[in-house]
Amino acid sequence: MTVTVRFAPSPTGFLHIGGARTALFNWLFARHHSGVFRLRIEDTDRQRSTPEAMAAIVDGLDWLGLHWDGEVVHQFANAARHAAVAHEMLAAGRAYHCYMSPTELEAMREQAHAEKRSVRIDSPWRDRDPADAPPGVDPVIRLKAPRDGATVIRDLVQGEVTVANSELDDLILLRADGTPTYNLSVVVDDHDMAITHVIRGDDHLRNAFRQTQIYRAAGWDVPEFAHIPLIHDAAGLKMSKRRGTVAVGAYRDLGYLPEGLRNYLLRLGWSHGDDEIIAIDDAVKWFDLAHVGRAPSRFDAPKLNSVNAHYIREADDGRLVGLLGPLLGKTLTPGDRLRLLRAMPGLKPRASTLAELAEKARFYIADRPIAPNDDAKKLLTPDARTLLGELAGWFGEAWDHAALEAALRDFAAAKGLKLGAVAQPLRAALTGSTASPGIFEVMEVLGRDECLGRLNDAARG
RNA sequence: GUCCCCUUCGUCUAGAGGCCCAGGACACCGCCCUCUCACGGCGGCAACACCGGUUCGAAUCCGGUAGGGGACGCCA
Repeated sequence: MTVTVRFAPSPTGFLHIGGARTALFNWLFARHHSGVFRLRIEDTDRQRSTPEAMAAIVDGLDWLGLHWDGEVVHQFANAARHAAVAHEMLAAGRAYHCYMSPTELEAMREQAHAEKRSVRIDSPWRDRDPADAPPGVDPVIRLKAPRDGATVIRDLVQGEVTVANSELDDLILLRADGTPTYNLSVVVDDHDMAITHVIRGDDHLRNAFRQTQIYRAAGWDVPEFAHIPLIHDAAGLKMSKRRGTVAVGAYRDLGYLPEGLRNYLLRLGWSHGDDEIIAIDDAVKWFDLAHVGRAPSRFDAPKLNSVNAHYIREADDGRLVGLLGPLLGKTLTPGDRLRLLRAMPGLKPRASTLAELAEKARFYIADRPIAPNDDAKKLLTPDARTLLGELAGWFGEAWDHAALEAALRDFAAAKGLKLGAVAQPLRAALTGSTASPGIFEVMEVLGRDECLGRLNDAARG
């Protein structure tokens, strides 16, 4: 049987970082087994589902390079089919109409709480004659779940998990308005889509038990389950948009590379020995559920930065320049692009995000006179400015690294100064900062005219 | 509260009874390289939650305790 998995987000927000990892694991699992990875949008909540959220999910997956197979399934479109399954169960005596009122339900929940038991709805309609039905009440359809024994799940990540059936109540399959509930829809769609492995966050573990009961009532095979632990935030709680950044789109905007985020997410909860930097092809080759940990892991921004920094260093210079455009807030001229391209090898190892890369690149394409930062201003003392004025006249026509270094060393020697004592003011004048790529490289990229111009600007103060 | 799950350096993790007085990565701290800042190299700090048991031998198996998390909707 072809391994078939799915990613099934509800389009009620943006693509969540946890959802992205779930999608990644599903995608890797499918690719590893030469299987099928499908996307299903769980849009049965008509109130909360929005086209914007739907687009954000598609964009996020696309950006991460997690492409799905076949058409996107919109769950709501299958509502009639879901309802039909519920009615079949009703006809087969595996489900029943329940006429309980909201007040009755509330009372039952409160009672359970007061008796310190888990909340379990015991509907009197399970075995009652439907002829007793109160007039004018639209009933829901409940599953006639087993009362005795236990339901066992052999989870590919969590191991064997058992829950007593007395803890599981008769869940609602069809609402009073005739629409299917989540658990029913998921089971029917997973069955119809021939899903073989359900890989999802372990906040769904409990649903797996209820879904297992639905599968059995429908007479269908139960797929394999793999519940992966959630990603926690710095506070040790399930990541939420109330605390911290969770939208994948936000990480893109912050300047993370898709391969950086992907690699980081992969290592969060899964491992392959001591490997840290894992190319996507190797990830596909190596991925397995056996090495997914069972404990939740904490999202650590510094580590993400470090992984991302690695991928920035590896990235193609031209691609990086293209990515920088929007972050620089300036329309790049062909000259700007060329300069940035030449500067990129020296810039790359100094940034862990594209935003940082843009900050460090800015001086290269700044218009004269450039604005020095506070530290640079401190270096540009009257003495230093005089020195820089002299230096401007010292350089010859040759403008390559070797010639520039020779000239500067000669100049320093002539002045009885150490190289650093000249290089730092020079750096301040040329870059407006006290930290930059190597000064000769900066000069080469900037070119003779621009350098001399900036030097004279600084000399004048 | 009830049910379920989890517990190795600050964080991510390796580890499937002897290879582990526990290895790697990030972060942090030194040193080297050096025109600054990075990159890189070298070194350092730092963990098997606790208590019992099984075993010749336990981070690895079992039990308990403590702590943490998740789920408890006619939401998904």
